Amino acid sequence: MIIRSNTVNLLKRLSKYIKKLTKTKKTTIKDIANVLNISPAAVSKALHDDSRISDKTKAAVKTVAKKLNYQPNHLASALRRGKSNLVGLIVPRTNSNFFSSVVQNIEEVLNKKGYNIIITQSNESFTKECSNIDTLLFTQVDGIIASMANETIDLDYFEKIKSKGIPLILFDRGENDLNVDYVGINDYDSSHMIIEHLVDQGCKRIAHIGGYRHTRIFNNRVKGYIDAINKHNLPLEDELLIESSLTIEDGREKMEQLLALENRPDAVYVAADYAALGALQVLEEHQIRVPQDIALVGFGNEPFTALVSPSITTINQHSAEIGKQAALTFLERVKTPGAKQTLNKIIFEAELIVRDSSNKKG
Amino acid sequence: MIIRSNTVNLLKRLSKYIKKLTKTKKTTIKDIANVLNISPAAVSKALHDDSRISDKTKAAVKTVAKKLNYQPNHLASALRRGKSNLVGLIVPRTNSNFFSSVVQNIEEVLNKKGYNIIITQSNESFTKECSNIDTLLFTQVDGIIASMANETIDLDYFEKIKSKGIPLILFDRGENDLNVDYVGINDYDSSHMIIEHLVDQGCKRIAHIGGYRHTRIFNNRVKGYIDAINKHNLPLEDELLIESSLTIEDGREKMEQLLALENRPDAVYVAADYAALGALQVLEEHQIRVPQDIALVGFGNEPFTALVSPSITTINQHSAEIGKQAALTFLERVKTPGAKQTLNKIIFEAELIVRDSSNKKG
DNA sequence: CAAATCTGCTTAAACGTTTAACTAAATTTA
DNA sequence: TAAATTTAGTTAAACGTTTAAGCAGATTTG
Repeated sequence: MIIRSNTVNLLKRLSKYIKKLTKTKKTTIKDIANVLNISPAAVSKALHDDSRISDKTKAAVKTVAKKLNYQPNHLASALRRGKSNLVGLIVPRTNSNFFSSVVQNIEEVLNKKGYNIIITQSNESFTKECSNIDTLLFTQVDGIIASMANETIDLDYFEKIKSKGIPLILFDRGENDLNVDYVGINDYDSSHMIIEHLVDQGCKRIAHIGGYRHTRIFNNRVKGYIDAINKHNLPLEDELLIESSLTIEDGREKMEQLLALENRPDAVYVAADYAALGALQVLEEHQIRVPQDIALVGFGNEPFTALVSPSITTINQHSAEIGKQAALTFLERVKTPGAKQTLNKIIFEAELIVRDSSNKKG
Repeated sequence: MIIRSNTVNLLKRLSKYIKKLTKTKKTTIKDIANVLNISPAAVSKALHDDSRISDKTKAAVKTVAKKLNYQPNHLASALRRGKSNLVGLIVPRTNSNFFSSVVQNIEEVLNKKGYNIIITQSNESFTKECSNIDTLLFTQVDGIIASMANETIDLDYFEKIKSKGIPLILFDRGENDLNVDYVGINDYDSSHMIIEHLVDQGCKRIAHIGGYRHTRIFNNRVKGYIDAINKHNLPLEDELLIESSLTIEDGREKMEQLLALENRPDAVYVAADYAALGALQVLEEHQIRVPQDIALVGFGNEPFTALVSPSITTINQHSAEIGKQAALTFLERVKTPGAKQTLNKIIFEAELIVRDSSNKKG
């Protein structure tokens, strides 16, 4: 009968509390403690499956927690433990397939480990990037995973992250100078693969519309282009190597520039798909056959590259793997909080996807 | 000389603290208070420009704060004030131009008011959407702005947000049944505009590849289609009205289906741009002239619609305005926390962008 | 069978801010 | 010039958790 009367008592206390709670706000650990006549500390431990709490108490705590619709206060726990379980993300933009896929995979991996992510966009602007960093630090994130804006040259703001002692992981657009983890693809080799392929298709005069060389990945693509051109004893001329911002409009403009040359190229390798699309439009407008007259290769495997006609040959950047690896690298870093960050590169080999825009052999 | 010696003292205390801080972690309000020999409360008030703190003290606090590189602990302040200054976003995906633009504009408006946003993606999955809601509630967001997944029919999880008493604002994909704020465009009218335009181009047999009708916006587009067709005394036939998931593949499939008809349509209105692109591919493959043989209209004004050839006529959804308005609506709601949420629709008129795929008059 | 160990809790402090309530001194008002 | 008000702070509690330290009582060990 003792058990029976205990149960009755519990029910009474419970209903009393439920009434009270409808008037007030949220259930806290204290409420559960009061219902069960134990200390809040015991409740906290029970909820975390601490070994020093009996199974009976654990079970009781959990059922009461459910009954009272208890939701842990994330802020309080984060404050006490000194970590927020939030990871900040900074990407140039989210409406590119590459970045959104990276983000999705980072999210997937981190969610499983109890982390949530805050996504911010820099829109390729240095100023916005800086304010994003401030925002994330202010929000007490446990780490930051970032891909730099095109504009970014000054790295003081990223140093700020490092100096706070929270992990910083860079992907795609990164800087060795920062001495932090980096995840990306081999841009240098990718250029080689592209040139190799174009040579294989019989192209003899290959132009490159590249990105700004102060951004390492674009510089690496340019270096790969130069070395591969030299390797094959093809003409390496200033007029064939163009630096640009790689927007669609820029792709159009630079393509017009190439078409205006006395000695036109028979292939153009554009360092980003959107710019390649702009270039393709211009080629069509000039009724130049692609790939017969001029072959075209892009970079990034944006979905539309498979959809336009002719479909565009491009490089698959393994966004999913990059995202996963960036997340895993972060998880590795938070394991040993005090540790000094060191340069640690993880490089995936890219994959060339040959499509109609460069496939002369059909 | 008193001032002089005070300054000297301050400097001493400051340097002492700076030394200490290099060893320990972050500057807190207490550190600043110690340096200046005032109470932490005074520091807090000074930093918030409380009128009961002298200008002199305010200035002193602010300079010391800067010197010590003070960053307010967002968690502590959020815990104390009972709000996190975080707003949760749930979108089906971020790699569509519409959603990323909405997100960007929400961010812009809210950042100015001191809010940060947490973006989550549902990937059109109901399960993921539910877990996103849990995540956001767990993170103690001050409000949620969401666009529903295609799959979502059961609204219990959204009711959960409401029952927590935090503002919920829906945009684009919403449900009247929830009785919350909604921001979107007039889908019904948009269909009318499209049919009007096609009729104007001389089309007489217009098909519609629509979305799932349980999603209100797609249902509204279908209803608009039906009413407009009737209004113009055009044939309204089952075989011309197709329900689909509106992916590219689905667009291809349904277009094939339409082409297999004995009595083919002379125009197709597809309720999403990606599906319209799939349809366009199929038309090209069948060497059907667009718009001469069959005119095509999409929905959403994705960037590629202007870039493919023929460029695709589509509907501009005013993503920027929708984002801004959603954010402003949230800000309005948090002003009066206890207030019951009510149905409050803000509807923008959409804009038809006529391009080559439907322009027979050239 | 006394000492050591284990079990299952409790106590109390801490995380860094904010804020209601108080106070002492300075200033204004009647 | 005494009373009232203003100024510029201080004090202490609170937000909801977590956790180190402590402590009875039960069990094991030598």
